[in-house]
Amino acid sequence: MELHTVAVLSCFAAVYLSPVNHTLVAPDALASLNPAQRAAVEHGDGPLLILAGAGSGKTRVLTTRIARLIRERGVPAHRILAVTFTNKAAGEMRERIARQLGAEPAGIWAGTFHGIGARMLRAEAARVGRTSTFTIYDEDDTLGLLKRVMERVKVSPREWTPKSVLSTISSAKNALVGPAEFESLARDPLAKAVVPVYHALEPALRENNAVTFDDLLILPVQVLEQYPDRRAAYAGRFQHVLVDEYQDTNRAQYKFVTLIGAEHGNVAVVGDDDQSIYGWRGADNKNILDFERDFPGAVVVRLEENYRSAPPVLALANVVIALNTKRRGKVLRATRTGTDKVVNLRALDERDEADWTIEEMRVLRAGKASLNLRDMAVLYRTNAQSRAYEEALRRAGLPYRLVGAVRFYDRREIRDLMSYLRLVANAADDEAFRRAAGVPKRGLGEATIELLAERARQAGIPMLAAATRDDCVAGARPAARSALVAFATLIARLRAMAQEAPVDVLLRELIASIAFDQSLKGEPDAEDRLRNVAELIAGAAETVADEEGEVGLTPLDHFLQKATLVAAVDQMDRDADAITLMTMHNAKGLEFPAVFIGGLEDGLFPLARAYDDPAMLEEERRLFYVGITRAEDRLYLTRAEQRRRNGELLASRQSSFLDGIPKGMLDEKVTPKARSMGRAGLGLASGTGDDWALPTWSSSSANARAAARRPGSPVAPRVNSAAWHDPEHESQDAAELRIGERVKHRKFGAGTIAELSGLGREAKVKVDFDDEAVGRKTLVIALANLERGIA
DNA sequence: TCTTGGAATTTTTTT
DNA sequence: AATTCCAAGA
Repeated sequence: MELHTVAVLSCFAAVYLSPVNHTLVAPDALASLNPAQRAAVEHGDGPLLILAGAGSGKTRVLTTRIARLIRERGVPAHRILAVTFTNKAAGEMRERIARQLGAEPAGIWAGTFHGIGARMLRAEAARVGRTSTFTIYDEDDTLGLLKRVMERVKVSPREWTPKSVLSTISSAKNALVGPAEFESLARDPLAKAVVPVYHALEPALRENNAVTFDDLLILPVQVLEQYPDRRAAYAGRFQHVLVDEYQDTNRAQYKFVTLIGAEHGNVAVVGDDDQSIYGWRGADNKNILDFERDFPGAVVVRLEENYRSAPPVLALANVVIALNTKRRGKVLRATRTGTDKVVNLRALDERDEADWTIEEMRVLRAGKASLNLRDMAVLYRTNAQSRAYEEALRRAGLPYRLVGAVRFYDRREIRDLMSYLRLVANAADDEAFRRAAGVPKRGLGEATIELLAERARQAGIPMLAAATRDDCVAGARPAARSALVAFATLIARLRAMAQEAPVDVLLRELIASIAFDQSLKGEPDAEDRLRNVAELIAGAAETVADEEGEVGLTPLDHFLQKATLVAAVDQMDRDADAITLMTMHNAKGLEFPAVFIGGLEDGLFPLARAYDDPAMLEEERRLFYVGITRAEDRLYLTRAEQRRRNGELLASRQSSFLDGIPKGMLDEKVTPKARSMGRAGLGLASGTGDDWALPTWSSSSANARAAARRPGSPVAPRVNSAAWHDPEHESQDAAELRIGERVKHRKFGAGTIAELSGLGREAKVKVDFDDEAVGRKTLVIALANLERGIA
């Protein structure tokens, strides 16, 4: 190996002289790599595709490669762009590079697509009709603005839910389809209704000096496409582009990478098509499948040696993913030892499932495995599943950390304070104005706010500016007018302060000015909320102005832009000794010695709707694969025979994902409760043949009601879900029976149909039987053998 | 203007 | 079950 600089020499010297220290100072990074990894690290210029199986050491390859680019090949750190999937991953990457180099990689751009997009937009704001202090709207903010826009363009939020409208616009944006093009493509009723909303939403965002999450991806692309000089500047600057989790990039992200990377052609992407789990938000694993076509001459390196999981875990992972058809195909090879069989547990209900899980965790902790709590994680498909585990853990007195569910910044009291800060930083943010003006109650009600909003619109100014203009508040009650002036004065005072003051000082002043703790004290969870406020202040104190050369921004600007982009996993404290609870989506990239995957039930995992579309089912299976491969030594799959969901008790059978698994691969277990009171004990159908006495996953009454209300208006504009759109399908299955029709069942007698749901062999019906002892039952139509034409 | 209680609604995953 | 929405009353 060649050593070019003194700094490098001394770095190695430190290692060789003090081998004890090797966790602090990098060992000879290259020597400890396998041949494939080394090829990826040493690859010179030109496109590079690293197909990295789960646990194959891709993060190490990436960081070593970057460190080597800087050290061996003299690439200045500021000419490197590294895209990671979370902010936390970016931070860890920085640290690891620093460890290998012995110095911070100063000037490197490392972050998520959204973070990097935001950073670029701050510099290019004027080109997209914003200023550098623009606000990033999260989903709630965007939804608020969207509702108002819908009202203005007369698209009824009753006919089309704002959520479905927003998700349609979001999909369009992620596919880089603008309002005009969207209009020309709009076919179905939902899309047609969205057209005017999409057209009006864009100027509305501009007026608020705001962008959505999606805009953070598409506006930079717009800038790069429309301004050749800007494109030349960025493409020229970034000599090397590296992208992690490439299989989860969508159209906009793909375009971004291509625009910046094409100049030098030094694009290195890492990914695993088997771990593509974000198709629902526009990610296209074709990006990884087609990389060699997009970047001719690409070198492909495959990392198939797994350093993470024990053989039984890997064997299961390989068997599961082999059932997918749309894949490049690879088999992970185990390098570790270990013989603990994967456990498959049947529990009675979600509570039983959680109790058993926690009991097993205690054994792992106390027994010869002697695991720490931080070594164990519960993964699940839906956030709602966390509840049973939380309750069980609290009962057991074990500490846990819940990742996701309610983000810290989503808590009401935090959002209230943040709305003030946002308004201080960006006076045009009317959404922030509306929220802040109402907290605490200061005599500003809907009437005043709407009057002000209308006048502000006419005058073409933000609501905050209008609040102090006589012609804009004429007609409002005198009390309301003075409240508006007082409010505006407060914001002005805070703005002056924000130019210099640290954010925690600003926050304290704000809280004192509006007597925020006072107004919280009357509430039920006052203590929790006050603690959260204290935490917000502490967090603000820790946020130092961003390192590199971004001029003209106040500490507040930095704080706000960071806060909005904080992901759930970013907030997870890896050092705390606590059991981790999170979704499998959030678990991507993480690993634990012991992993429990809960809710392996048909309809829950995979979700019932995934059966509509083979592509969706394959994505669910990839998610299962991701979950399995998080485990190092021990893996548990658990399920419940009955589960409460939205207040309804639902019956379920084992996930179809377990169907194809060879006997003997799993260690089958049953909880005592499930054994004594399980399906047999309750006299319920055992899985085949008979109908279900309990409702099942795909037929909850909420689904049925929603479907009845908006027939033919599917919730999401899915291109591939033929079953939803195909009228033949519906007439075949659903039109047979009607609500209100009388039917007869051989066991339950006569009754009236109350609800219909599901399609095909999954179609179900709820019947109110005449016999009051029987009551309402949900039946699978295909199995229930109902007699029609009853009086 | 603000509170309150009943009704409606809940899409699964997230930056 | 839990949250959010909405209409009526204080």
